[in-house]
Amino acid sequence: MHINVTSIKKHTDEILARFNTYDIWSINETNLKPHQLFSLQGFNIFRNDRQNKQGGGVLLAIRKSIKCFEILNATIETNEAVAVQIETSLGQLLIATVYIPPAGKIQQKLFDEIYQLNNNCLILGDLNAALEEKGSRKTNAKGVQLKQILEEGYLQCIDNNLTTYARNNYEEKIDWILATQPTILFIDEVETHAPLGCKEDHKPITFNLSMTADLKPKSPRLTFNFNLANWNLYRKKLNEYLNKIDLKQKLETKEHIDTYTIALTNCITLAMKEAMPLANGKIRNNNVSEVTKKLIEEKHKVYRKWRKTTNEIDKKHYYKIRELVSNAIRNDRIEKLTAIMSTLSAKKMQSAGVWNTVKKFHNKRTKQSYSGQLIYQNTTANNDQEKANVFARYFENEIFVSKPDETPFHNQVNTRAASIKRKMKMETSSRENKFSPITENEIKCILKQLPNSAPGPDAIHNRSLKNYTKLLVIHLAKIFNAIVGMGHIPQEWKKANIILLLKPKKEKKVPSSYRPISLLSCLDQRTASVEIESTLSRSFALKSGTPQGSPLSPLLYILFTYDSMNNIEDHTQYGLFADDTALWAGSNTIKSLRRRLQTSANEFNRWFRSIITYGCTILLKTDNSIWKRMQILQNKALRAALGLPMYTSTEFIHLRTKIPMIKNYAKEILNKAISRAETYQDNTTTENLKRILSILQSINSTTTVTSAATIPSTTVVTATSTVTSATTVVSSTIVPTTTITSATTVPPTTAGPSTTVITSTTTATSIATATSIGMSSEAIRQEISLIILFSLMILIAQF
DNA sequence: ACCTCCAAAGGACACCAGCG
DNA sequence: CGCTGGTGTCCTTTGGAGGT
Repeated sequence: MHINVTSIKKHTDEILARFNTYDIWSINETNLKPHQLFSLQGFNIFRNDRQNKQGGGVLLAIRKSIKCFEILNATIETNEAVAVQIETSLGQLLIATVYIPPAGKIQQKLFDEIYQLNNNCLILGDLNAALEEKGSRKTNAKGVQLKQILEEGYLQCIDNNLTTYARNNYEEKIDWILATQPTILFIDEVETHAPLGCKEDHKPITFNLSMTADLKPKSPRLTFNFNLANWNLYRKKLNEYLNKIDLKQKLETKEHIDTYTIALTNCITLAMKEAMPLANGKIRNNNVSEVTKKLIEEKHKVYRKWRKTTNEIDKKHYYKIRELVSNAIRNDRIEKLTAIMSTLSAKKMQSAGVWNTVKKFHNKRTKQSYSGQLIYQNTTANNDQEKANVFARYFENEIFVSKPDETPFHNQVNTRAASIKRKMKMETSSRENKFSPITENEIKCILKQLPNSAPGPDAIHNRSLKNYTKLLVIHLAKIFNAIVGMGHIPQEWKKANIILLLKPKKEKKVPSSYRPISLLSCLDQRTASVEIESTLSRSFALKSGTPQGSPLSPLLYILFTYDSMNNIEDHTQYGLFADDTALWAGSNTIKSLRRRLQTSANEFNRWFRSIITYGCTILLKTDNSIWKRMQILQNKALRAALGLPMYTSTEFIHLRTKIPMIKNYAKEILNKAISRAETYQDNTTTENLKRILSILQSINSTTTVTSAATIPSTTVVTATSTVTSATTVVSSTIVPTTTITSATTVPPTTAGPSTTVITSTTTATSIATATSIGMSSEAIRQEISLIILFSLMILIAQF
């Protein structure tokens, strides 16, 4: 199918509804910007967006089941093109989409290049060329160029007189289907349809290419349609299979455990296969209702009738129904949105469903499959299998490696650990089994709590474990106890599949741009395979890294940060959760409270690095309005913390608290960093930092606080004395932004113990992530406004 | 503790230019 | 003639600061 859409975002729903039966879509004038994400359910997208200008852009959408590979993505002068190669029953075929704007000229070399890449090709595109002898009404300049290309002989065009463009009474054939010799004979049923929406413009062209394309291999993981599962049947079948395993069989060797696990896995898999249908991977188009689909069909019918009769009544009928269709699609969209919104408000905001919905709209992480080349260490991988193996090599060599540990106490620790191990071995051999056996109730309890996450290589989904039977639990208890007793984990459980997520804004060609996510069952001497588009790589050993969701990860983090609280005295309490840290203390007098917190914070500060070192690079690039907002926030928070009234001048606050204005603070930090870089003679860093500084200075300072207000002296004096405790702590440890959000002091007027809490909130993490991902300034701006919003919410909550 | 003023921010809308 | 993005205008809301 080929069409010039003029903004694909507006018409996605209609295209999906009308042309879902077609496997390959060539779309011109997508109007997509490079930073915009676009995905179509069930399709791989290959796009070439127009840079630095409006309009334009081409896109090829190819059904996900078809094996395909992008080999050209080029813009020559104004000509935009994307070419993808597919394997067919008649050998390789290159499919290209080309857009030539009305103002541009056809670049012959683009067509030559396509032909050079593969001399069996199919080119679809809005060439804006009219050539009378091939079915157009007239011939224009680009038509002459097209004629020259056709005269060279290698490309031919579909010769019919169907017009592809209509506006008012003007009709012309300006979209073309070009193909090389054998391929063109396989094209039939060429048809044009009513334009999208209500406008008069390009018509969709559909045709049938009578050859079969090679399909991608099926996913190595079995995917079931759990919605249609018959769980009763599953439990019945599971018990039938499990009964075949002898419960009295003793598990005495490692081999026994391995075979027993495989047998159990097989039972579950077989039962699942019988009790639930496999997910068929069919495209569900939920965006358009059945009524609308009927209307769309009607639109087709009426359109054809009008083209045949060309009478006024049919025309009016067609006009009316096309308006109905676009209204219906719009209403469907609104309905869907309101439905989503109503489920959101009905649910608890902490539930996973809410966040899934948010993610859907946020679509920063939508799957972007990439079918181009992958380059690693001078080798280029072209197909999925090669790519998967390249990733395997990359992860094995660079990511999951264990580097020799050369820290001072490493050897001592090692010998100590070894002696403990020896001792334990002796004890276990003498006293049978130290561990109390795992009971069936414990297993039931764990099984019930399993989340519905993706299965590992054994293809056993947690859903099927949650629907356990008593017999299964007995078997599981037996094998778990055997595992604990023998200290051997079945080989099958050590395998992992790694799927890849492309880090935003990174070069797709380089393996390091991808974040590996392992789908695994266990740990300890694991092996893994990389999965790309259903193709598995060779398996390789994982030597480092902790599994997602494993209790080990937080444990290791705790070990890592354990000493951060070592030097903090007893009077200060602290809480550590994942990457969040909080300190708090209580006291009768403000003075001692201040001292206590200050010393604790200083100790922590020694350990902790200032967030600004993570965040400055992005903060400094934001525009003035963000700085202003941050300044306002800082002022506000300081007032809140100090218990000062609204009319206190900001200058005065900063003067008394000795907290610099946020931007000045940033500059100060930056200058420090520059001087440090200079002492280390790191020229590139120095240059970068200086550039940032100049950007910062170019933003004119608007927060001009002029007159210091006269403030009732008594209040201020008491207030400042208390406040400096919170504020000095804050400024020394964490960036003003974060501290502000959370530093609160109970006003001195309140009798009894007052408490000060400092927390490094999520702001720190968000800023840190923002830098590491390297988002665009636009995204950062949004992110920062979100952070600020969040901080404000905290502030409000504290009031 | 409250009022008032000013400026900035932000939303709704119209309009225009550029692209096709 | 449609779509997009930018600009400008009008209006309301909000924030900051001064004043009583």
